[in-house]
Amino acid sequence: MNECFRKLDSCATMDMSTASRAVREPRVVIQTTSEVDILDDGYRWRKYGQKVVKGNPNPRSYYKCTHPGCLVRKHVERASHDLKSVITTYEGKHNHEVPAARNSGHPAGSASPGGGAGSSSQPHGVGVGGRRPEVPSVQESLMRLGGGCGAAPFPPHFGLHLPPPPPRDPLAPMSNFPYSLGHAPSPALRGLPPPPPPPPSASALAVAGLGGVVEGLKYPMLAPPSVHSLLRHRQGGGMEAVVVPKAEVKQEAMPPAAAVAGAGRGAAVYQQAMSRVSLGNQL
DNA sequence: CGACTTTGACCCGCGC
DNA sequence: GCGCGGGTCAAAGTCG
Repeated sequence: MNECFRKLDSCATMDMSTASRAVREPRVVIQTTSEVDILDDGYRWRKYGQKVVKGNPNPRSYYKCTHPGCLVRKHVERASHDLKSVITTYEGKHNHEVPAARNSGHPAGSASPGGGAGSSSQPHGVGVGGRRPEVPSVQESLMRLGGGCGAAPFPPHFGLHLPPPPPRDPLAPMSNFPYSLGHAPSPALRGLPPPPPPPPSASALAVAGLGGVVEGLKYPMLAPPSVHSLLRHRQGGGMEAVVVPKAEVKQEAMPPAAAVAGAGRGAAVYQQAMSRVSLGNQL
């Protein structure tokens, strides 16, 4: 069932503008084709809610990173028109390393030698800690990313074959998230090593540049109907405005390239998106 | 025993 | 001002 766990697309988005509810962290929407809702992105998540949203008979699940101090959240829902499409929305950035494999079925670090923050060095990152044997291990996908998918367009810091990991800190891989763009980092981040200081006008640049970033990376924006709704309700929040221009929203055809050769899965996708956001931040 | 899922209720923001 | 919908919290239950 996991064999079809191929990434359809992923879009990095950031919502640093004062959206409706509150000033949220950057957002990353990732869509994957999978029979399981949960993407093993290497982190541990705890489900804190589930709700059926309008326009989609499939319930949306809400998860929080269980790491103390980490405020990252993610929403997982299936596309109403395609039960195999799983839309995962990440909010925020992990301020910690990928938790050590809880039941490590693999040598820690094998897949992410230090740089694999999101390289999921953990089998069941999705808060299913072993309760969900059917959950596909992203690690596998990573393996494929590094090996079988040599053409995978993932940045080096995906933990695949990281060249020389930046001499930062264990959080380096994730610190590329524009957390400190418009607002101060979450309290949880305060005790952490300061991430590379963004340019003075990073926030503005990030927003303006994201769209370009995405295009630059040749990653077609995801825009299936389900995502539309997802983005739609965030109008003004920045997501749609930034990532999926209304005019583009109708595009739902996923160019084969979007599948990234089955590369995309949890961590990989997540990291990819993150990296993209990061790039946007730097542009 | 600890960690996590499930479920219902409550709260908040937005649109009409 | 009211209603709708989305998001979050908290308590209870389950599983390893």
